[in-house]
Amino acid sequence: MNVAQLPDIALEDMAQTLKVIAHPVRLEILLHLADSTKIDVSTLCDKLSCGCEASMMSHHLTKMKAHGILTSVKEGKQVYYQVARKEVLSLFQCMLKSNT
Amino acid sequence: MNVAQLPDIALEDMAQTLKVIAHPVRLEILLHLADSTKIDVSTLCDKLSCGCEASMMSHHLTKMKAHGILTSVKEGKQVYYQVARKEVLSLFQCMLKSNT
DNA sequence: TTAACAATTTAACAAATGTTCATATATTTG
DNA sequence: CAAATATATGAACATTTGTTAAATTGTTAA
Repeated sequence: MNVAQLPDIALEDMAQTLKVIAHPVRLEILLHLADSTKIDVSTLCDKLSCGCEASMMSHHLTKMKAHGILTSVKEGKQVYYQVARKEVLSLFQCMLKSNT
Repeated sequence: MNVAQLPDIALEDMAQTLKVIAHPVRLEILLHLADSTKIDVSTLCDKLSCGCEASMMSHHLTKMKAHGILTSVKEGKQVYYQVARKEVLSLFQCMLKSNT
């Protein structure tokens, strides 16, 4: 790997993105969103093993949306979230390798 | 990409690692360490564009060392740092793709 | 060997950010 | 409209960040 020759990266932006993702609950959210094209807040609460309250789930989702990682669509009572930057999911592959 | 079929990942660990890396100065440190096999604190301060004081640099290096991302060797007056988990460097490739 | 210097680390603190729990604001349905 | 449900917001608490100053460790030379 020759990281030296990578073009200029906006380190600030990269750090910001990583920071937003660097939380166990938010990682789990991303993992679930990787499959289902979209999912609403309550369903996420039920499906995730983190035992997250809806209020906290909303916080996490809002944060990721604010950073352009997720988008949301309102349909009836629910707000459905989905991954906007699919590429960030490749981080799981990366990290998987680096943890073995 | 089928993230769903990834084996169980320790999300806590992954989040922890990402969190430690998710800082512009620490990213720049990793980029520099990617090339040079080892480098000492003062030299890092000189070479990085972040204008970091030695004390702050030491903080960042210590933090990454504490999480096993770096190792250090003392030689005379200087302490040389190098990357212990080379795989984390692949994050740059990942993020590069996701930022274009 | 001790004094003076140089490189790095630690300590102490204020400011900024992040996390979490409790509460409030919609929105839908009867 | 009122009750029930879904989501968002607010505010307390915890963590992180960056600064300055002091302490530690190693080197050199009188």
